[in-house]
Amino acid sequence: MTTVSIKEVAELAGVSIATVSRCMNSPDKVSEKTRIKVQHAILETGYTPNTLAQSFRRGRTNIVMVVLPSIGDPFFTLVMRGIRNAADARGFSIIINETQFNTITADEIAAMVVSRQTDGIILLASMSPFGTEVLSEQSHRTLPIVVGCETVAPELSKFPSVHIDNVAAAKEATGYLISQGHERIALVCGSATSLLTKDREFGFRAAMREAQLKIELGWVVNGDLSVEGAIRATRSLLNHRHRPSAIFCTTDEMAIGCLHAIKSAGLSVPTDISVMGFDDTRYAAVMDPPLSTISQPAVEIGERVMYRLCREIDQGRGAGNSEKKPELVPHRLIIRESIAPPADL
Amino acid sequence: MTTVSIKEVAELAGVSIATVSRCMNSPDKVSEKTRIKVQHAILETGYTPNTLAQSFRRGRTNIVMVVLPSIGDPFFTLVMRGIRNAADARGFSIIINETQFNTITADEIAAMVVSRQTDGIILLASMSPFGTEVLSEQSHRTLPIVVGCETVAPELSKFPSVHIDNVAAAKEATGYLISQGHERIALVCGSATSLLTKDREFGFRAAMREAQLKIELGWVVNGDLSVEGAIRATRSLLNHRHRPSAIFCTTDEMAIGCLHAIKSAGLSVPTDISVMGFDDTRYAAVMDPPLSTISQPAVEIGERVMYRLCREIDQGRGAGNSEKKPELVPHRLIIRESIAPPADL
DNA sequence: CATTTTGCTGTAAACGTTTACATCTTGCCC
DNA sequence: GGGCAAGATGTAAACGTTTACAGCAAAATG
Repeated sequence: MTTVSIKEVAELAGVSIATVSRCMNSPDKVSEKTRIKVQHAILETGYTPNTLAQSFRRGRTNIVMVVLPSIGDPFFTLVMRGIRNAADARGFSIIINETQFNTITADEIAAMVVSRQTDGIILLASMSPFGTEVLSEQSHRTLPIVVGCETVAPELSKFPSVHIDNVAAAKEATGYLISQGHERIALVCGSATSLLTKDREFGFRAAMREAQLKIELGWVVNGDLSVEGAIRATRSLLNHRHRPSAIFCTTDEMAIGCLHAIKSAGLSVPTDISVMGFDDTRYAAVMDPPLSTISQPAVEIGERVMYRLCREIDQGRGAGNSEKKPELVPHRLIIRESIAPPADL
Repeated sequence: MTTVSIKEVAELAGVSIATVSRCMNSPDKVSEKTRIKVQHAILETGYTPNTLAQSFRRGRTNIVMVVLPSIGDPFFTLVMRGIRNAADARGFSIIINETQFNTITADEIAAMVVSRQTDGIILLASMSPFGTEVLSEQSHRTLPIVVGCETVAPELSKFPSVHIDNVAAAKEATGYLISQGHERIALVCGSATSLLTKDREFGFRAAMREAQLKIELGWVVNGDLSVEGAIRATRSLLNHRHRPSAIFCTTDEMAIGCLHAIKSAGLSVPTDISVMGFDDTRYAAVMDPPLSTISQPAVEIGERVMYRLCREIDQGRGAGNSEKKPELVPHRLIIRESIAPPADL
């Protein structure tokens, strides 16, 4: 049963292949009569257009690539859900490219751009700023790119982006800890090269500075975004000669590791140490104790990023005239039981 | 800067396009001299082959589709990692299709098959047996399909598969609970239409039967595979007039919800109720208490499934002569602190 | 040296679409 | 009825590769 092409439909219907093609793509350009004739022929032959040929001819694959650190992180899972929602609605498929916490290089992106397998790229992972620079020159002319979750310095980047105000959110989270009476607050965050990490760290430091609280050396621990990394980071904090009374983890995933490390050291949360997370993933509320955190509209971010990318794609590759201002979405502080005033108060 | 095609390379190198093509695909068929000439021309022009045209011409996209219930489940994340490892090694990209816990229909698969965007399909999600039947006739002739994680009745299915012995594993897990003295054991499992769920339920029932233990009505709770579903299921068990002394959850994801529901009802694990998980995801060990579970070689399953699919693809679409016997991989019972002898012992 | 073999290269067809352009039909207007 | 517009359809080129086949030169063989 060899695959049936447009030609056979044309023959059966007694028309030219052009007419068949028109029936599918612009039915208004073909007469009622022949249209139903062709319709029947299509049904009879069981014809379906060869997507490969279409992609080739149209120069469009209807595939977009999403680059992210880890699909395992429940937060990104949610963003992906949003992306997928929007993609489905627009008939796009998605290829996922996991960086496994490495910052992605311009070369790697360029390689994706060059292999024309995709119509556009969504960047949820950090690129080195240098990378961004190079890319914006080379590639954005040829392939639409939209950044999500990450803050991108607007003057640096020529890419549209969708994200929360990470600096403000981190400041708010830290501020809440301070408002509960904490003065010795540590930060467990991701790789120092990540812009997202930098922003949240910046917000943390700003809040501490404004409250005139000191950040001891070793209280800011850069790890990766994994549970295990957070366990190691927390252990080092517990052994610190100035043990913090609260730990702010810049992702819930890390907060899970943090909780575990504290509890398995025989301490209790929040009695001995308070823990703040970030992202409000589906595990946050079922942790023991339930995790205070910053909620991001993850699904919405995904949807908006994808729709934004669709706009870029539709208006022609790298038209460059689109609005590059970041789309900001709101975050929300969620108070649960993982935070209490410090014991020494 | 319009994209450069093979033609321009040919002109610059002073050869025909056929020669350029041969340089890239079968360099041994072209003389040393012209090869370096062409190499230079390629570098100079910055030529990269148009993947779309290649796919079209070769009838090969080097894309495979993975169908799974949920990328959010940490177990599938691991399987995906394995799949991706193997795919990267073989130059394949991956399109993910999430079913959101619904069983997938034959029609949906057929649609994927028909749109020739992919070279093959990996099924990690349950299909209705009927679907499998239909598919094997229609589609497997045209597009390679490999099943992972799921047990497939070998006489029913014409697809190769890679998975653990789910019946034996569930039996073993239940057996361990029994060996600890438990006699009132409940099961929290996924949708009743899922083969995987059925197998594990079957193993559970077999172990109970062999130990001559009674399964009260309402002790087997079918939900979805989500945390929330497990919370609801567990609550119903806690309110059961014969409250079980142990709960076996057929995935860790559900065990997380189960733990939460028990603890937030004011009971303690394992003192009041023991909990057994399944999958040994990265959260299992950091739960409170750490979760006893069945470990599957998830990454390996992914890799083997993908390699299997590569074999199918390479030997020509649906050659049909390939070995269809399921590849069994070993599982392992992991004992942690979530299980203790029942209080009434 | 004639013949065959070998190795390399070019020619051109093919893959299945889409689409600009040409052609043809029909009906309409003056 | 001649001319023309509008609408429907067909013709053929184009997209960028791969590859069967032909051709040709050089090397090997007798």
